[in-house]
Amino acid sequence: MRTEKGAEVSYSVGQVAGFAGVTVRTLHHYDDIGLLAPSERSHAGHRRYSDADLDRLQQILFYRELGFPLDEVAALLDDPDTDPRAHLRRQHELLTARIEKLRKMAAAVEQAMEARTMGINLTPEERFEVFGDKDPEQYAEEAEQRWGGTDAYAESQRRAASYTKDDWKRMQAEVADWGERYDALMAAGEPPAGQAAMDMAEEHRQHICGWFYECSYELHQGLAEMYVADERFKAFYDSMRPGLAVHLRDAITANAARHSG
Amino acid sequence: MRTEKGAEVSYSVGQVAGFAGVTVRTLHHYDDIGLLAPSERSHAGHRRYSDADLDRLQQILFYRELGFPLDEVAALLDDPDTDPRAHLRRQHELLTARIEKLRKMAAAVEQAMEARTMGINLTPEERFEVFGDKDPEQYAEEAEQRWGGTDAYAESQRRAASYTKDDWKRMQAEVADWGERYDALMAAGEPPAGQAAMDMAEEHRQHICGWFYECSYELHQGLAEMYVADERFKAFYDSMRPGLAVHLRDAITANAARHSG
DNA sequence: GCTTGCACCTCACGTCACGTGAGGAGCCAC
DNA sequence: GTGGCTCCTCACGTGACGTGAGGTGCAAGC
Repeated sequence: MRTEKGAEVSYSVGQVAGFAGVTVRTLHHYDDIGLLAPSERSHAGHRRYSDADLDRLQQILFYRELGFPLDEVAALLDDPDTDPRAHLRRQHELLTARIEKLRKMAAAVEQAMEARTMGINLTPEERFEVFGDKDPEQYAEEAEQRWGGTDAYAESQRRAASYTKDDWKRMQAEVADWGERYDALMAAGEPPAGQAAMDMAEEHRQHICGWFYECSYELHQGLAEMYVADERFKAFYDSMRPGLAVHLRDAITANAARHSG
Repeated sequence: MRTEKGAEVSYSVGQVAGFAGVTVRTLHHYDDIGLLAPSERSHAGHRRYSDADLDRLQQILFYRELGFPLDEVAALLDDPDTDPRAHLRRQHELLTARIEKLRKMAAAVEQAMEARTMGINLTPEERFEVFGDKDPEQYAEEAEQRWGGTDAYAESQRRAASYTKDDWKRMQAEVADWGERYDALMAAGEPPAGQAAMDMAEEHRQHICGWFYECSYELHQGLAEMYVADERFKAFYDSMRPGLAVHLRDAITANAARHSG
């Protein structure tokens, strides 16, 4: 019968801090507040973390990353009615929820860029939609009440943002040039799924890649939908030529399809 | 010539706090430290936030969400060499990076669950891989140096975690039952892409859904790859019957394909 | 005309999760 | 035996606000 000596492994603060990506001070702190007390101390009073302690630390770090205050983390982990699997389950749910929130924030950044490009000024509610934990029902009503006559108010928000820079002009010129060529394309009766229209859609995508963020075909399609769904974006494109927004949406869809196929 | 009266809209602290999802105190604080000084004050000394102020606030909140300290946020936003588009661009990059990190954390949670199910104890480095900002090169070397003889050490870590609960037993029984039936299936010479094997793969997925987290077909495939790539997971399945891990992986792939098609 | 209520104001201290030394102990290597 | 490393325990500092305390401006109701 061999003794399982390796089973009694334990780690010093420095070691734990090392691979857990936290400072020694943090571990001291967790010890102080009773959140993570090492299950043993060495002869010299040094903290020794067991494998189970590491397990708990991992749970702590997950909850911390998810924004829980430490006392709540302690309450959660010390709840005898909750087994470890339940924690992992909950953490998984919270993580996916948080990912979803960040994806929405990324979308908000994309929208903000598009708005800037087209000189559209978003309303405050739109700007911060992704932040505050507003319930959307009292939303419109509140806006009406607070500033009475949302129409006039909203209209005033539509004015161009005035970020006049050097290359900003160049970009605007590019957009205008592209718009003229798209206008001509439609005048020539080119269909959205045709070669010429798809090339213009691709150029549109490249324009975003170059000036803004990395724009995948998938993301590009999302934007295309917004161009027809949101009145203001639609108005921007239709001002180049009536019906351009819808035509462009279809061209973008076709262009995406040809590149994914 | 109409006067654009609507253009001079401005908002009180309460309004701004309302749709930005922050407290009034936070806005006071940002004013105190000079991060966001409202561009105007009312006759009574009340803060009045202009549209441009809201713009800046949005930037602040994005950077804050991304973990920047406020003084750095101020430095970034007050840098005259950086135009607004550059900020949005950077924010978009940081957001996608952060999403990626959270996706990895979710994967770590999944791995932790699988490990628990199979009685595998992960090594500390694996546990915290997703946290610390370790560079992976000095990784193995360091582990060797620190505990000398990683083999014996790692072996000691392989023992079963002892979370013996009530329904834990039931779950283990389910796994064992499933294992026996899969063994029989292979003994009967069923191919991975066959109906029977795919049904077992689907049952495997349902098992995860039931006991753990919502497991999509896509996610299930990711797990399947891990089962053959990681020696310990592979060993777990192959202990039911040699070659089972690979067979299962193929069955899971086939099952995913039939549901996505 | 007066008070009540609401949203705003300015101090100013409290809190949470650590950061950052200060001063000292154990231990291995040269 | 003397650096040098990691560990220890106070204990005060800090960043990003929270939380009253006490006072002002103003529209509505009595």
